[in-house]
Amino acid sequence: MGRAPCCDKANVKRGPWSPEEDAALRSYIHNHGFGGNWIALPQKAGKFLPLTLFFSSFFHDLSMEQRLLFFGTPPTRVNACEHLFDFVVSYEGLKRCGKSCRLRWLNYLRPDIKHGSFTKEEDDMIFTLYNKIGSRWSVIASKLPGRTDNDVKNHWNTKLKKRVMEGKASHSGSYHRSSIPLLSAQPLIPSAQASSSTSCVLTPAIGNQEFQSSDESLDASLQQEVYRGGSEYGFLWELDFGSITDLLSSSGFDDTIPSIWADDSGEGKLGELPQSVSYY
DNA sequence: AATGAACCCAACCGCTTCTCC
DNA sequence: TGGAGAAGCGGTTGGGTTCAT
Repeated sequence: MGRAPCCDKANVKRGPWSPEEDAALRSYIHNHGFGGNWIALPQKAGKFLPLTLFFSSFFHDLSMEQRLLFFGTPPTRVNACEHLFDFVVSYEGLKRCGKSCRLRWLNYLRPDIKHGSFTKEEDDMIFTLYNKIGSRWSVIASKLPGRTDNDVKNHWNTKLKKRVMEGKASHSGSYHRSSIPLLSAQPLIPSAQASSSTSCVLTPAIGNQEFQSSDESLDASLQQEVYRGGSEYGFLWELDFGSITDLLSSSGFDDTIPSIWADDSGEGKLGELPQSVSYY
């Protein structure tokens, strides 16, 4: 009997990662770390889709049929702000295998990754280490700050191996350094996001959606998402897990947050909420 | 400009190693 | 101590891009 697969292959997306998936993974790890368990991460690193804030009376007046039509899926409703407004959220996990998330983070999204051409010094180091220990890419990569084993392996297979074959590789300087300047390692996460919490105040207005942030740390991309959305009835936008967690925190929902993301049912449902919060 | 070949690299696969109970 | 599950690792592949004709 073979070993059990690490994930349900029929229900995970494969192939290149989209910017949205990258953002979801990056944001989750930035806010929570990977939690020591990559397998469980995709479910937690999803996003609330959509998040709508509108006047409670509007939702109240809709039939269930109209609600389904409006929201697409049976909505989870969280009443907030003295019953004046409602959040309607549905949670969707990241549809990726945990292993794939790990690889994407380690090989591409990690803020300390160095993107760009290899320097002559790095090439020399690879040659030297390869001669000593062979294709132990993770060991070689550990000696090259910002480089991953995959990077080193690809670089060897596509460039350096060829030089060896052609007899051009040496430590004597016969190799001409690329004219392309080495890109410096820039953090992928804006420094403004580095603050541990983000709070915001939402100011709804009929027919003229306004957004007001009480905290400058709300990053530009999030604000862009807010403005990109919008609906005739209120607000409609997408937030990643970290943002919605912060948003709910700022609205006095601290107690609800652990119940939201600690739900291990694997179905992306919200967990039990305290009695002070009404929901459907 | 079109097309096929070569190149590059992100992502996957599956085996090995590690960790925890 | 052994088994199960998760992480680590290296080999391989597939598809997009660049180059040569």
